[in-house]
Amino acid sequence: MLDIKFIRENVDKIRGACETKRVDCDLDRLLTVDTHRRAIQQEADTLRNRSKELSGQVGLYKNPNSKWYQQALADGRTADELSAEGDKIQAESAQVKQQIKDLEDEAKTVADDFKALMLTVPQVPSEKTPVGKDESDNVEAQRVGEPRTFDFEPKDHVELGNGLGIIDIERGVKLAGSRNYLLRGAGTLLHHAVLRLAMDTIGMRGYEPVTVPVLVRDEMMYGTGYYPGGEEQAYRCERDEKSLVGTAEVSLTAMHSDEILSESDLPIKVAALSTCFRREAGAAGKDTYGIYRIHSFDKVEQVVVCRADEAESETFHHEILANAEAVLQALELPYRIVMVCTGDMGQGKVEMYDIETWMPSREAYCETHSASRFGEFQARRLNIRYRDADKRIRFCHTLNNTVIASPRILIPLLELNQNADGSVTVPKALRPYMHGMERIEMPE
RNA sequence: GGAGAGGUGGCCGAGUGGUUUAAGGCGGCGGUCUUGAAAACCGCUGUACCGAAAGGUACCGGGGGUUCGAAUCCCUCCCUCUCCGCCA
Repeated sequence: MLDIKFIRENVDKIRGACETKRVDCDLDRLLTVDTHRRAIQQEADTLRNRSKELSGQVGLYKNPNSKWYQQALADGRTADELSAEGDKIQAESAQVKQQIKDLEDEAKTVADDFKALMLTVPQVPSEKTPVGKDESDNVEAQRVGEPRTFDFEPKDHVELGNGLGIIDIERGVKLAGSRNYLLRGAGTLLHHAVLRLAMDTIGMRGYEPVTVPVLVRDEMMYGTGYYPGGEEQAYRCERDEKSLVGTAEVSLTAMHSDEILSESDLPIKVAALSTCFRREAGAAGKDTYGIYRIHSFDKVEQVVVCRADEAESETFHHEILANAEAVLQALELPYRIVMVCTGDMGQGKVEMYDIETWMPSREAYCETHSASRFGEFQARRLNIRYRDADKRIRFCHTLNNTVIASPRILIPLLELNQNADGSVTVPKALRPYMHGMERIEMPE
């Protein structure tokens, strides 16, 4: 959500953002509704003011205990007179009350309209962000490491996982339907090893480890920007009006909603390991092979809440990107960083980098991480504020990035470290988390 | 899941329908006094929206209702606590 004042004063910028982000937002209607909304408020405020005056007067005439009433009696007025005058004022007040009621009904409709429209206004992308229509217009910024070339016919992660008895998709599907899987034995060890390495790395870099709820109130989904629009992508518990999060970003960012932080609390740096749930509606037929796109997975996510300072949040954007890179480098995986273009970045984001890791079976760099900065967009929706040095209350800036998501990351990990005999060498950084295991071998 | 008690400003806490302003305390800020500090005393001290401003309006957990008038009465939801039941 943006500041309505900012929207009023920067209509062209917002219009541009709607266009380049390909966001459907009826800006003209919003501005009309806004004008109407303010006019109604002024009128209603005036009427309420009048109503307060009148009912206060009634109070004088109708309350025998008031000093004013006693004085009136002492001045020679009778109780009947006072009562009659009170009735007259009361009648006028009742009229005003009806006017207020009518106006309030209208105000409510207009306010609902206004809110719904406000939720659709996109954040303005940074100047650096490439303009483009979709993924294909993202711009590569950097490459690290070399994709491996094989001197034998390499297997993909499904063949490897089956052969080693560590990935069992068939039984996963039996249990839970398509896009589900089991990890077994060394597969589970590897999965946990990667997540623990990520938690340890982010913890050593000054991020507080947090354990969060994964089933949250719908308002947190609205607050982080997943709703409205993303309802189809989430599992929702109708009865409880709660949703399963698709990422711990939701809980980590919303944990400070409705708070006024002091500037000395900032920046807040947190990280959580959580299961993530995604319906993947509309992705039918896409990435159906293997464990690339699945309904639930585990992810370590990092979130920063900082002061409302563009330069500061840019600095943290680079920091959270570097944190993720440190993990990939420890895992010795080749990756590249792409700057996500306007059409692919999402409504709320100012700037977004994806990290794509090389996956031999897909013969491509594929998304494994996503680092976004939102400016005030999420903080406004969630009402996360702080008091600055001048004691002014301001909205914070928020950012987030993946640290590691598994089992997706197991795809490059298994495929790049495979040997001709179908075994997989465990990267050195993971061995301490796997009882020192150096290789995952074929079962006897 | 059942029964009961609650939710008031940054914190504590009074307030069961009306002299139109949520008492009082703590904390915080400013001042007087002081070489400085403490104490004492005085003043200020919530958020949001509308407005050029003056000013106005809303908010006592959320939403709805009764009334000329609601922190106060009614309905409903959320949350906290106590007891019981169930339980990893």
